[in-house]
Amino acid sequence: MATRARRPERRQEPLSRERIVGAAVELLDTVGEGGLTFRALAERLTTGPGAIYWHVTGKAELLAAATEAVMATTVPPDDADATPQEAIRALALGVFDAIDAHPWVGAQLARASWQPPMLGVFERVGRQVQALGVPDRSQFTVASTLVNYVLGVAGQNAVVGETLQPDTDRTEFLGAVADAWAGLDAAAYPFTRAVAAQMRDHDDRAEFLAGIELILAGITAR
Amino acid sequence: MATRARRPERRQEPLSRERIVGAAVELLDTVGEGGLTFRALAERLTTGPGAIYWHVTGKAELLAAATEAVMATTVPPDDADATPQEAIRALALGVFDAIDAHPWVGAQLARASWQPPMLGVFERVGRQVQALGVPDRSQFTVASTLVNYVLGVAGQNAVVGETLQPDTDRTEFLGAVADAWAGLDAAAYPFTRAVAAQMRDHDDRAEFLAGIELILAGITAR
DNA sequence: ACCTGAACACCGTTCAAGT
DNA sequence: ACCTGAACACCGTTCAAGT
Repeated sequence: MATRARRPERRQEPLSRERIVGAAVELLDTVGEGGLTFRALAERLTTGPGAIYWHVTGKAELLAAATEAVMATTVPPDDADATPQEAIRALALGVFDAIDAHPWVGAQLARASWQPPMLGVFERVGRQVQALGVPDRSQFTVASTLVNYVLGVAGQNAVVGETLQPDTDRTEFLGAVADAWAGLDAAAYPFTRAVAAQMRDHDDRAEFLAGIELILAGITAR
Repeated sequence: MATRARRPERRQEPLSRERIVGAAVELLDTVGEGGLTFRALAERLTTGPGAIYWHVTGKAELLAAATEAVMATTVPPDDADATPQEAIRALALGVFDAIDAHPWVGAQLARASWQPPMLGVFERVGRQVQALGVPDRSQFTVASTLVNYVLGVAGQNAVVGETLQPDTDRTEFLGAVADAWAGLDAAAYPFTRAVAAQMRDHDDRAEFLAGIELILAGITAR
């Protein structure tokens, strides 16, 4: 039919920054950071690599935009009724959930810690540190410690995410780590061997939160 | 003279893993992680890129070996007379000094945290955590928190080191960060603006240690 | 056993040329 | 204004060929 030929199920939405970033997130989630390529991305968008550069300055901006998109939908805003401790916990867990769902976000946050998403986290953590009554002179140190801890976990998550096949089971992976640790030389690694068992059934998220709790305890103890 | 021609000031020491790793460290220190290239390395060793592969399996192993070399000479062994707290401080500062002198080490430690150098740090931290009397169930969490904090700082140091021109002055850089922060939107970033001044004359190493101290306080407070 | 260096299969990015 | 895709200047890695 002629009508059909004239309107062929929307051949191609026009390229836009939004569509590019969305496709980048999908690519990053499915094939990892190593799989995000201008050629692969162009193919997915049925265009040439050069077209992408009209909307985005380069790979760095693309990764930054993809990270911002994920962070905006995953990290919750402040709850006015929360205590400072609760607010810090909620914020940290929000970041954790983002990097847990998208390991490549962890690497990017660590890489661009002075850019909007992570700078915003620093700002929000800092305000709660103020609310906690930490003296002015120590506020920077305390906020930095919390953020550095979060960034450390973020980086580790990214490593695991990149190492892991996208389809590998998490408990299977933890089991493999536990086995490797249990097989270490007893004389050189007594501690690591001893905690290997705990590695097997351990909850990343709870473990992460326990670290936040430990730092919060240090703040109160000051 | 004939004697001179026969012994031309040692034309070329034979290639060896040791020489390769040494040249890699030099290259990493002078031109950064982006400058470590098999071609550049081969040129420095006056050979072809293929020759390096006879002694080293690939770039990953090369970076690991370079990191191990630096860590071995910079991180001090345990002092039997030290208290657990002192031992943790000394160890953490040892890692800090390594990444401070060689920012690329920070990135590599974060990337290969389960390999010898960082696994050894985890083991040693863990033993001190045991000595501190932390109950079995919490030892893994506490050691992980300390190590994750160290890795977070390591990653940040690597970012700064990569961003910084090798000849830029550190105080100059800190001043630039402070200026940038002071120029942020007052409504959106009150905290960051407030601490910008502290950024200007701040001691990375002391700041890092203060974070360790904060976590140690949290352990004692438990 | 060890080294050489051309070649392969990729990258990110640019840019003349098109619409 | 926006898109195309060939081309450029790189990578890490391999491998036949040499010594």
